Amino acid sequence: MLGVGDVPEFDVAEAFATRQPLSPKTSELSLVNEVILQGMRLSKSAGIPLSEILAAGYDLILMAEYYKDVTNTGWGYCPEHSPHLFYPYTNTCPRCIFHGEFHFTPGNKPGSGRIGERTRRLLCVYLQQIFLHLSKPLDVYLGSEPVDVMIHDPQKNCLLLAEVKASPLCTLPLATPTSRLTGKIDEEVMELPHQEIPNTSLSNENIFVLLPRMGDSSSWTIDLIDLGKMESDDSWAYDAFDRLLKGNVHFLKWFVDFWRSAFDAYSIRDTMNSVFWLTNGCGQPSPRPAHWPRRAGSGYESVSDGKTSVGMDRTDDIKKGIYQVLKLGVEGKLNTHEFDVKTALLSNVHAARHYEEYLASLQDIVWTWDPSGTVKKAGDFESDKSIYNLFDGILSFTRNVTRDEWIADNFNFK
DNA sequence: CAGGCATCATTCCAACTGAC
DNA sequence: GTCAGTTGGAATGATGCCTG
Repeated sequence: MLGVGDVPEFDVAEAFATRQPLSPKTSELSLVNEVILQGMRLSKSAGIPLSEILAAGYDLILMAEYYKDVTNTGWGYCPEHSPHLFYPYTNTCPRCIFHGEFHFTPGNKPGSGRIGERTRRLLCVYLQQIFLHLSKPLDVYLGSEPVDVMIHDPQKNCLLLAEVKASPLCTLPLATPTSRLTGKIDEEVMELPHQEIPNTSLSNENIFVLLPRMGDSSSWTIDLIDLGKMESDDSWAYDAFDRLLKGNVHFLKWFVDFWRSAFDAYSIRDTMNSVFWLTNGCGQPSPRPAHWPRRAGSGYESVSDGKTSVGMDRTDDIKKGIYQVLKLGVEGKLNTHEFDVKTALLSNVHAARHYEEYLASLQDIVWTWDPSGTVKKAGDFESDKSIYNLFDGILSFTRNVTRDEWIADNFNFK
């Protein structure tokens, strides 16, 4: 007999048996735990919701991860007052946008094949430590297709199958001071304009992270915060942020303040807020300056492509995610007796731009299985027929939608 | 009518899988 | 073990719709 239970592709018990441990590194755990501990303190002292601090903290951890890939190339020379080399993650000089100028400088995102695996694993490492700090008895594991992540409650034997769509809001640029550069233009000695230049002082000079801070006159000022020297060990930035958090009691508050403003700007596309141009998915520069380069094909370069969106906010990803959750539910819930199976979309931040249009109308969908193909109303089933949630949760730090008590209990980061 | 956006199509990269 | 084929994620490219 053919039924959903016979589908050979996906078996929850087998998926759980072949789960992958997170294997976090010492330097990752050290930074993650410092972020969580200080975040919990900051939430109490400053009255900021812990969930928002955790969302910002995720970006900080991803910054340390992305900084593993820093090399001598990819730096942009900025000649303004005190000349610096900047290492940006959106395609514009990260200092000049604060006086309204766009200078095209290619960003340094990780390669396309690397982003997903790194954001997924680090979200899991982070969540695992958060559960420990909040005394939730949950174990987080990596899965393989079709399940991204499994979260197991050994006491209640619940198993959450999650489709993960995670990506950072913003990766702050790095900076090093440099001497003023000159060159000959039309046989005349001139100061050089913005351009890409190899950074030859990486091994012997300190590296700084560019952190915008809101001043008293509600305008941004730029802090260049010392991260020390870049070590050959690729965990150098994890260690540097760990030291920074422990040595500067203000840093986390400064970073969270910046992040919340950037997230607001991202959500409503506030192009007037300068930090908008540091966020992923900020799109075309506006107004576009005369010197802004064209793309190879047609149109112009963007500061950050609109499709490089934040968290689960890319429309294609939302649609893919909905399919995966439906598949996990149908193939995972119907004939699994070993676990109480739950399904969820999981991200660092909710779909700030697209939630209402793409997810709001689906969040309360329930379904069941009708192989007869004739059922018209609930009463056509036997009275104890099980009904399942499409989403037991749509989960993130910035907004949670839950239809399940176990999920609501465990994913409450308020 | 141009610009911004969502969608559809293609390309690239890296990881995985199965045959040998 | 290696190697070819497959797969998934993300970037990039093209197109068409809507709006100011």
